Amino acid sequence: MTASRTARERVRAELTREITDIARRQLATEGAGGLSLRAVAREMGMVSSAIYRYFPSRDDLLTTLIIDGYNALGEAVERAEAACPRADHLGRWLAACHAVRDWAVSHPHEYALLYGSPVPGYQAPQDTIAARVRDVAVLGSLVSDAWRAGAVRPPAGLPAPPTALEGETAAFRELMPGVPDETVWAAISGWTNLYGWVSFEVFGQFDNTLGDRRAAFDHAMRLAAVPLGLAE
Amino acid sequence: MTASRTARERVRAELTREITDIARRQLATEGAGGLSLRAVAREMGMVSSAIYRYFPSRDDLLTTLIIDGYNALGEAVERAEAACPRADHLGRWLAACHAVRDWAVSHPHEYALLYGSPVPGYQAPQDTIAARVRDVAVLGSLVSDAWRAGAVRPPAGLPAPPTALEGETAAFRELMPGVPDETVWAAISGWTNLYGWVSFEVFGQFDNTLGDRRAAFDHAMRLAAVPLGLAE
DNA sequence: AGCCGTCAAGAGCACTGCTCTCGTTTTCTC
DNA sequence: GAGAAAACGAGAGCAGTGCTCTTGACGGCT
Repeated sequence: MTASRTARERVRAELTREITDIARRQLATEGAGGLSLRAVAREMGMVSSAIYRYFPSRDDLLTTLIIDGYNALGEAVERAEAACPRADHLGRWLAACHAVRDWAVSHPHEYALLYGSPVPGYQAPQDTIAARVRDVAVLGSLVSDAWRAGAVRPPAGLPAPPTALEGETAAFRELMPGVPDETVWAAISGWTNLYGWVSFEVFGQFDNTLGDRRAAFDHAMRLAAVPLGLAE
Repeated sequence: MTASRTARERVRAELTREITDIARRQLATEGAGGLSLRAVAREMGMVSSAIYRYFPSRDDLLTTLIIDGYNALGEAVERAEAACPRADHLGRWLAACHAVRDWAVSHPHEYALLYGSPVPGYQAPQDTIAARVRDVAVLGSLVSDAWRAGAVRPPAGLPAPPTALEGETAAFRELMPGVPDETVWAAISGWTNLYGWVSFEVFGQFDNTLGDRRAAFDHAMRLAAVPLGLAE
């Protein structure tokens, strides 16, 4: 029964996939703003209006590219972190960090779509939020594991979170259950440090100033793990 | 002599300024990609081609907006930091951080222009690099002062920079002369942490997760000062 | 066999950055 | 002060964009 019906759906799914593939390639060469439906259609030998049978608007195409990007990044981070010994929490942290950086460096425009300035006029729909937490969820679980294993030993003299921040960690603690506030804040700080570094590198802030970025990043992420107290 | 010659130049300077003002306002409402020369011309009661007498291309207009942005941000940071007692290095660090954040939050689109994903097809000319270091120069001099005052006391157990990074700090040390490598790296880490946090907040990564962002930011920047060893 | 939904095609709208030309006005030079 | 030169605003026009609407053909269903 579905054989005949699938005939149509199969070619539709195939064309949809071809559109996103071409769009992703176009994204890689032209950047987010240079993504043109007409150019995609031209490359497919279609007329531009036909694209709208598959994606009702340019923003919808962008949305699926964004979701795909979050999933690709999240998967890369998950895989890299999963390959580490469970007890080596610092190693897991570094592996996750390097996975983020490696993916971002090799997919700069897609990374810009996820973590750069929001595309003007584009509002990310709710569909994206499920995929967007995959990478940070990895970080959260590794911190949570480290805490449970007693491997979180922050240095002395670390400032304590002020009382004004009481209860502010609720949204983040879901990703690292059982972890006390000061460690949650340290994890957030490490998180922003990681993406701040990667964004600087991808967006060209280190041009002409840093040579061996990989080594510098590695050291920076080891420093970022210090307030977190991730001893090896 | 210049009275007559200035007649034209004065109206030219005035119109140029009016164009950038309108463009900046348009930037604030529409975002970088929505900046339209025709819309600016329309708002000025000019015909679109007349704008090209003042800015040879859209990118040139963007460039002056970027330079103005760097200068505005740099000035805000300079002023905030200069208002602190010279010996209070942690206070100077926090003041500079808050100045960056305050400016970014109140000028989100301009901040996106400076520290977000690069505008597709736009290549920042050399003119911008002079203005772009003003903010980070403040951070550098503050760290340099702290070092000279003996106020840099990093916690024990801080990882030392690997030998692979020997000499990589040259470009940064110009901003903080006399500072040893490990402190330079800690400063870079604080720098990326600062802008990572601000970018996350401005670009909406904290939406629905953080309430009191100012307090959270303050605590994050205190944490970021720990590997740097900025005791008060 | 007939029907209805899906599809590609094409024309068209409003918009963009940018170029070129054409008079006009202002400035500089002799 | 008269004439040359430069600067200027207006307008038309080109190529491109996202998106809408209509038209006609094809395929799967009852």
